[in-house]
Amino acid sequence: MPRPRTVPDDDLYDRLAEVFRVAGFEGASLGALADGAGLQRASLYHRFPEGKVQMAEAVMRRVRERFEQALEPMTGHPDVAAGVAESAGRISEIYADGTLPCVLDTLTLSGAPDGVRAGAAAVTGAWIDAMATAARRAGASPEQAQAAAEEAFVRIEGSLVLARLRGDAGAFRRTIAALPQLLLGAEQLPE
Amino acid sequence: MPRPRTVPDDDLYDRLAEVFRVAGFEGASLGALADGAGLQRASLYHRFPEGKVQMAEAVMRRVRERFEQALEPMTGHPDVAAGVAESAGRISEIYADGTLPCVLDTLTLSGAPDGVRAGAAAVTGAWIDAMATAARRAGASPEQAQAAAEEAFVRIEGSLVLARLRGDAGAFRRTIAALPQLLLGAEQLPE
DNA sequence: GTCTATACTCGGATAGAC
DNA sequence: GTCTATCCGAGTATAGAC
Repeated sequence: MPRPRTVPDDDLYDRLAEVFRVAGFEGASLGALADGAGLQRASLYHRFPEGKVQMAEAVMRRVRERFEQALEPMTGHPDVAAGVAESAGRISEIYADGTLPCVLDTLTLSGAPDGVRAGAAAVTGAWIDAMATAARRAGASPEQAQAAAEEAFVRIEGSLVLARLRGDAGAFRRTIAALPQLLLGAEQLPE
Repeated sequence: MPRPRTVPDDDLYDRLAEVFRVAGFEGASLGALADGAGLQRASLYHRFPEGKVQMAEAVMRRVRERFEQALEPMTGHPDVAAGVAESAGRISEIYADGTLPCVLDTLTLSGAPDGVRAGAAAVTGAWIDAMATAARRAGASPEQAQAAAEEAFVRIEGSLVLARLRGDAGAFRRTIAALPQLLLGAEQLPE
């Protein structure tokens, strides 16, 4: 029977994600990752024998999991509007109300291993698909729903960049607040 | 009389920007910067005695200059619509039609010196101001113009992230194509 | 499973020849 | 102004004790 880990896997992945998301792959040093995890560097290598690449891949899998949890109400809640509102709130939490950069953006810059890039692309696809599903449930055509979902993704990512550049998360908060209107009013958009 | 430089300053800054924008500040190694510039590392230190920080600051000043040139038609062209269309094309060129990340995004991650962050904030402000000016010239109220300009910025930055994640610049191209409608039709948007 | 100690590589920066 | 050669610290990774 294995000895209990002092830091559970999911917590560890979340802590590492905090470092990767603000620093990118190459910018995240082992020292910074160890500090963030609350472990020594050598202890990280025990958990991730393949080193930083494996850490980033684990982080990306955990990110996908967190998004799946955040997006579940959007596709599963019986009341679509309530589900979208609930998911919008959970997405806002992931980004600490707009004060943290998106790991999909920052962890895919130069130096990122292919596996991490592929993982980020998969999260992006799953996220957009979930938003498109919500738009469809609200009555949009497949094309309208896909367009609205992509626009929502674009606005969230863009407003996070603006928030960081300005040191003011207002743009992000407005985007989150507008999410229900954007997805649920999709059938009113021109194709 | 100083000996002519083999690489003119502006060209050098542009080449360094190519490296910084895909790698971020910490991710851009001196070796990569030297390769991109076509110089040895020591030669870079002759141009930039204060090292990488000074390089990034020079790059940011050059970026501002390039945006000012790109945005000039938007504020200065007698025909606003023609000016916005021309500027949209020049912006698209800066991003190589959506295939290159935004240096404002990537060069402001963790590790970026304060001077670089301030420079990026200044470029952001100037860019949004120019777009707001165009919207005002087309008849929008100050509030409508500001909102439309911020939305345009958000969509450009967000679509660049999506383009990179997908390996498909379609979203960016659509955003650029929609820029005139977004800015010139601003008076039709709700506040 | 985590730690201290250590080997080794790479990145940032400088000296001095041409 | 650019180059080769070099120093030094930081970063990645491993060995082995507890």
